[in-house]
Amino acid sequence: MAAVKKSVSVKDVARLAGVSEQTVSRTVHDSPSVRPETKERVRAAMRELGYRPNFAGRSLRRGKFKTVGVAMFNITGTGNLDRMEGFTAAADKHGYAITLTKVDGHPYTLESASSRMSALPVDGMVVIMNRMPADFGTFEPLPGMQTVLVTMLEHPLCSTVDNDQFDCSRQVVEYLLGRGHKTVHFISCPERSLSGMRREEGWRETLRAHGIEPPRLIRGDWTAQSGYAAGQALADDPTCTAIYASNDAMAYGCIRGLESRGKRVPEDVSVAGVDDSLGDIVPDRRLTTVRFDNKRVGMWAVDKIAGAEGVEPGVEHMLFPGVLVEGDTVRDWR
Amino acid sequence: MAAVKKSVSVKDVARLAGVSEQTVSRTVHDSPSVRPETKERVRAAMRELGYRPNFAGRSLRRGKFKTVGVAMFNITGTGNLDRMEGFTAAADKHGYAITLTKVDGHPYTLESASSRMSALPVDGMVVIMNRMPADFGTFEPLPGMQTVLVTMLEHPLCSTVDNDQFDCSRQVVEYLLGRGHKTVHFISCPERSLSGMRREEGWRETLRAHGIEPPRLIRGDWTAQSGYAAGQALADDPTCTAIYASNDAMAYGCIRGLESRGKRVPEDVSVAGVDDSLGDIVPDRRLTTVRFDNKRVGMWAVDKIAGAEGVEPGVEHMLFPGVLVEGDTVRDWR
DNA sequence: TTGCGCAATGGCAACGTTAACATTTGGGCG
DNA sequence: CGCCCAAATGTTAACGTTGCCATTGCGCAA
Repeated sequence: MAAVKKSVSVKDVARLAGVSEQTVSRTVHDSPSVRPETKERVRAAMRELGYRPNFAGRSLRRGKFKTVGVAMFNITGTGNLDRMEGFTAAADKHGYAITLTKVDGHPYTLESASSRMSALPVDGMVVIMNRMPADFGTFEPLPGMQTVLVTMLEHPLCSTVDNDQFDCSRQVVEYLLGRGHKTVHFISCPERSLSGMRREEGWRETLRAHGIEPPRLIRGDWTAQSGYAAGQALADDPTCTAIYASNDAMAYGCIRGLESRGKRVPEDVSVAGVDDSLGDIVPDRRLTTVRFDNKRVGMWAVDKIAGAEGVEPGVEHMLFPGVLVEGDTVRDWR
Repeated sequence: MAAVKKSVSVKDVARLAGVSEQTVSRTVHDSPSVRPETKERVRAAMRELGYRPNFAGRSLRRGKFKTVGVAMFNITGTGNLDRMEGFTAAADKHGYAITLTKVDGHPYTLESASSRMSALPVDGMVVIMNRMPADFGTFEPLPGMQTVLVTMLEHPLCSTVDNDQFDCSRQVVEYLLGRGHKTVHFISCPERSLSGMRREEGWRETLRAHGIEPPRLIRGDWTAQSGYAAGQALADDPTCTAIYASNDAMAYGCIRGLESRGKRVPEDVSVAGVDDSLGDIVPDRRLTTVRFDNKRVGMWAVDKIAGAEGVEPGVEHMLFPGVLVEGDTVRDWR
């Protein structure tokens, strides 16, 4: 084993190649004003010494990091993997890297995410919001640090992007009404979930828009067990022919709950969920659900930052609609 | 809007506070050799100017980034969220950040992950391996860049860490044999999956260790549908009283497949899976499965790098055993 | 022959931070 | 009253890179 070498700098390469540091730098950036043979000599020296450009020196000089920070309050949230896929895809496209940080949610504020990021080598940041931060109204992004929030709430100073949960409910409810149902029952979620609450609004308002007074909802907790209980409860309600659950796990649980009480799906009751999360996990016939493109959401967020390269940013709000996936759990009642 | 300010440096703070740059630096690091009242004055200046220490300058000076890079060939893989939770948790503990990169899997080599990372501001790197890289045997980590592989294969030059998939199978098979079964059938997975193949070995060798010749396995593809088909096929085999599937989705599908052929679980056949991934998704009685602590795996990997702080690293290999979770899908046959 | 222009390369400075060393100040003690 | 020591603060230089400008060498036109 050789002793641990100090890191190799342009200076070392320059010395070995017998050129100036500047020529090494130009070679690294493949400048046309270096003679091909000189370039080759420099490259040989780089190979021999194992030269790797130093990120810190470069960033210091350039004043840019080519990196986007991602702050999450909760790493293991639904859709985070797909969003992450989107973050990295967009970052790659622009030659950026992604720096990931978990933010302690006590208190649950944008300020804590922001100050966490401020010490890191990032040019901009993305915050994934699941709940309502205490300082949402008053938060100001750090000067010079473009900030994108992944949320449906519009912020006056930060761009935002998310799936359109309101429209998701509209699609599902109108689809079910279109199939001949007189009303749609709803299995909700814990009240602190922003997206869940927005789905709830969408369900309620779409029904009203069709002149239907929304029936009493059943509050679930995202788990199949709570869906199962809801299904059992709704099985005894003769007015209930269509059920919309705020996620697929509850929808699936609901189906099994209905079946446990002798109801058949979709013959007696139609059931729809949201997320398209059960794809390969459940062997049953395909659930009617809404598919979101979280990867696209992630890409949009990072594009907004990495694609701006010095352009005056400008606040923008983007909602991507989901796609309704017809499954075998809804039949035609007309 | 004010014009975009140039970033604020220690120099600006020093001028405003009427002290030297060094005193500002010392204040930032809360050195005891600065008078409290001076500190307060400096801090006031920092607040007024909105000073944030510059990461590049700091790293350049220190020669360290306090950052660990994570390279993934496939972001949306099972367990990645939990691993990521572990990465960030360990990084936090040491005051490190995580930089995430997707590596193109063509070709699928450690070299491509390594060279991707070499240009980023990281002190060490973690590679998540799902398949066998073409250059596994010949790969050498970059000098000065400690590299940890998340895999069960031991590497001569890199530390490795993963769940113990062999032991996982041992636990399941011995549990089932202990419940009185004469043999255990196995639903496998695609052959390129390293962890899946190791589970297969574990199943086979554990049976042999008990003097049992392993029955013919059924190759699945991770999906519940393939498990369903396997269940149907095995339903007609009278010797089959215990089935071990290489993941929970296939196990669940298998149960439904058996049921579709009139077999009852666990009365007629016992079924076990791996992953503990169906927790809240399926309302049925609890599947017998093995739970892995991917967060711990992630923490170990980052600890190995961030916890070493200049210590001569040393190659180490770590396997964490899973925990068998008894469910209602196995009955006692004794 | 001289001068001009272009291609190729070199020298210098600065980005922001902090380790190492230097200096000043004030207090205690002989 | 002078000396010494410790606490508090200041000065300098260097980390690696690259933009800007200067310099060199060469071919070609006047």
